[in-house]
Amino acid sequence: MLEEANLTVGAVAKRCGVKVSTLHFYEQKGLIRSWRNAGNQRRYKRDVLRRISVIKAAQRLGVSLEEIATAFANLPDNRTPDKADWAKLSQAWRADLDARIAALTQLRDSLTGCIGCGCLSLARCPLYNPDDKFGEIGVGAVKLLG
Amino acid sequence: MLEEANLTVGAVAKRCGVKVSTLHFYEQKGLIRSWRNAGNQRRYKRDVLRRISVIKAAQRLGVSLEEIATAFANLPDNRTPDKADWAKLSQAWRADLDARIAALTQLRDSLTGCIGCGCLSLARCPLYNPDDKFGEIGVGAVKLLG
DNA sequence: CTAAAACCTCAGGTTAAGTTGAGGTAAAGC
DNA sequence: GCTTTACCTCAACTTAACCTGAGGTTTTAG
Repeated sequence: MLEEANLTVGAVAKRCGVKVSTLHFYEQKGLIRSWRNAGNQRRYKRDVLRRISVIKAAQRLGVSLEEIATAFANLPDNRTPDKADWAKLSQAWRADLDARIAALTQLRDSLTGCIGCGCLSLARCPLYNPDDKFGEIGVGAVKLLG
Repeated sequence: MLEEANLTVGAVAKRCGVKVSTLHFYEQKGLIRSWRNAGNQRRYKRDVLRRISVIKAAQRLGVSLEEIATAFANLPDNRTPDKADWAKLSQAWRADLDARIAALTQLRDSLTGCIGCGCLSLARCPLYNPDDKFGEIGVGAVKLLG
């Protein structure tokens, strides 16, 4: 607990497989935190590693950094987050992830049918859908933890 | 067939629910084509509507415009694409879409377990995974149509 | 025939999520 | 003690997928 209780940017970057500039960037966005040593260099608590892995996992789920920041805002400020804290976070994402998978599946199921068959007609086709009710549940547009 | 055989940008934009600037942009990217009337204004064949709806559908699947352009390159140049042409296209996307859904599902299934339980340890956890073999099948990074 | 609506081009702006580089300081290895 | 890494800040650049506005022309409606 003594020897690696605080990490340098370089160490964190290496262990997480991200660039130092990414850590600067995340810090600027309020996603991670650090303190400075005597020479003004960043030092991190080990729990930054978990934060970063959660960020990366969430990004793979299609969650934006802004939404991640919002979710992180519910983590305790004064103590290191524990299992229950993280569990709450992942449960919130899981629900929306379920919705996203459902939407993608539905889209997949109409894909070959609609594009392939020629049904893309103005009113009926779920893919064509010019008024774009579908757009709201699109892959890129999904709001998580909204 | 005479009265609406060629459409103006405004008409296409309205019918597809996109802005005129988007059509300019798509044309510039080679995704759609037009010819000009005497006064240098764009005119479109009706099959542009299908192209645009396919673009929008593909985008909802997470396909980038560049990949869509690549796929469109296989459409016939001299004639209006028919059902078989579109079917080929949608089949290619469907396969990758299946893969994407599978990846998302797998991620979902480890989400609550991994983030919540505290297992995010350096080597074992599929979410943590610092060397990021997972990254290659991530939501944003998925390569479609090779 | 005229005025409004629609179109044209081209340059520059926007957002997300970072990356790159310049110019300078701190820490570590030998 | 010196030299090589590692770090610092800040500004500017990058990519994707558009959007906005300026300045000017064409079409259309009355």
